[in-house]
Amino acid sequence: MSFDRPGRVSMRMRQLLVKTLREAPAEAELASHRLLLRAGLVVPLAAGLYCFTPLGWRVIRNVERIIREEMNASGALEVHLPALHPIELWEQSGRAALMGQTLFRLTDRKEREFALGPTHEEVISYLASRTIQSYRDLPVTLYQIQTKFRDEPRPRGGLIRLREFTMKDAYSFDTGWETLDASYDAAFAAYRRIFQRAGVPVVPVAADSGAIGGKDSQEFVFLTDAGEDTILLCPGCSYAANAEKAEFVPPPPVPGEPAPLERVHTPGKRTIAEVAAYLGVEPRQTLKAVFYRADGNPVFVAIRGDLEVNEVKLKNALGAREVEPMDEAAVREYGLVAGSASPVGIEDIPVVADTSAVEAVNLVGGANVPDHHLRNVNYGRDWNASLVAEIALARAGDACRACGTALETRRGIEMGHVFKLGTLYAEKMGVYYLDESGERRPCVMGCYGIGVERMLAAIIEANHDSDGIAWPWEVAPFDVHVVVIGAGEPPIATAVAEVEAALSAHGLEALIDDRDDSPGIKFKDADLLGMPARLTVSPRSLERGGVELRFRRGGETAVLPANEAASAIAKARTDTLGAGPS
RNA sequence: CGGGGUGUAGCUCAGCCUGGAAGAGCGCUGCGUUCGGGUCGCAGAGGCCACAGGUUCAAAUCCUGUCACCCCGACCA
Repeated sequence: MSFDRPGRVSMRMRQLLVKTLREAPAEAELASHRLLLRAGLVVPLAAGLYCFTPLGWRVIRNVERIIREEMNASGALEVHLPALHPIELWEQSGRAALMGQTLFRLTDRKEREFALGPTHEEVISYLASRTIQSYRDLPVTLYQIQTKFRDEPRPRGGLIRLREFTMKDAYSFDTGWETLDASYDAAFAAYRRIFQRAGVPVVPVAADSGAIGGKDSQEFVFLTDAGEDTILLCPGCSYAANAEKAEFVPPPPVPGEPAPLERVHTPGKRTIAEVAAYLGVEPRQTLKAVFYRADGNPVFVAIRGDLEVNEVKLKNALGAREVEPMDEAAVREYGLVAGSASPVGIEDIPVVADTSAVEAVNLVGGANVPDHHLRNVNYGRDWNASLVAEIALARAGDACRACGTALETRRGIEMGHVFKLGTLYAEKMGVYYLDESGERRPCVMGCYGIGVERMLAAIIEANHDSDGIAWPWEVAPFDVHVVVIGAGEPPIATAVAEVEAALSAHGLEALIDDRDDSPGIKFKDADLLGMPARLTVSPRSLERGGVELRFRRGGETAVLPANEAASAIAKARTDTLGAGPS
């Protein structure tokens, strides 16, 4: 029936080093992490490093196959770049310092410095600069599936955050922003198909474009409580953004006419909640002071008391590379009165104000004197800021900027990222082309990434039950799990050979459990390992005229002749896949 | 980097408080048994009790330090 999958064969379980565990190691908490270990797909080596077993690697290869097919279908060209990078490339782009300790560094025998690539914008730019010369070469999208190295401060969640991992990274090169939109849209569409085929439900969300600059940036997020990112979703207009990027309207201020400034004694009251309660006002009627360092320089941030600072928005507003909370020693050094600080009278340190603090009237703020606060603090009259910007963190219940509906928050895992880079890298790394008029111009770039191992984790998170994994067809290590009961008896051996031939003829691959174990163990392992279809060959099934067919996701069991069973599996597979690869 | 937790057999864990011969279940090997949802029996193999130092006649156990791993946070192109 389906002969489009050449070279597919069955494998014997006892030769495949499939070692399932009845219990998962105690440290594994996520369902995907536990099942990866229990099913024997991976073996941990060190924090953020995993070995893949033959079974686990087959899934990885399937995910990569889907990615290749869809990237190729979108017109992208596969390349391969070194993982070992001369450090000069990273200094040229300025990211050697930006990446900080995340960058793995090493030195060769001649004392030349290298980095293990955490990503490949620099190297792809190098390749592009040597190959792209004319507008006639554009547009072009290059991609690779390659190992990345990142010295993460905290690897976590099994395959969710690794220190060495595989990424499909793609980079588009265009003559201008208009055609970049087309390249970006093509990558976006390919990503949708990839995640759909792999069985990972994702939502595209607006993301921060970070210090690199650039324009649009979207993440494909798999919504799950196991996620490490916070996503804001609008039930009204389907606006979706991650917490760093999310735009919103904070609760309105309490209206009023400016009243005279008044100093009050607030003994021992330091937090917003304490001060507000003591003075009988709402938190949104207070002014909160937070101290940061931006690229080493002190920054005084003023924001309404009921809101929190979004450090990414603050960083972007300042145009800073790095923003971090000021440590206590520095707070003392600058003479700031933690607990009673306010921008009133602050002169030595630049003040950044959130719009919320500027628009509200008669706020309660610190007096910059211990145990004292000020009533009726008003912007413009009592204090000023060197920069006013929206730097507040969106929270559940805040109003959607677009439609006013209350936003909801969910946790999610970033599965992929598409990003309009612009000309920044092209200029720094020298990726230029000659346009029709012979003028030298920088390429407009986009970049697009998917984490392969993370896909495996997400596939399991999204496709499992209490018995184990339930692989989607396209990524399953095998199509069929053949449970052999009573192996060793000649009629059974004959039947198994018949089943193998029938499956092979239908282009199906099978994992044949030929182990000398009890039926109970085999059925439990079949559920745990999660192949989409299961065939049982036993004396009982032969008596009933064939082999027993059952699908992992439930449904009725049926006893059929081997050939009909194989045919039914092939049909189920095709029906589920629909039109198949695009 | 801050907070919390855990390191004893391949896995899950007991033993530590109160120092005195290293244990159980699962898994693994062999023999037998059983054969449709983690059979049963017998016999085995397997441990530098994370590492280092200290206290003690004696340390898995008490003390100090280090390392590793996990969780929360910070961080995360």
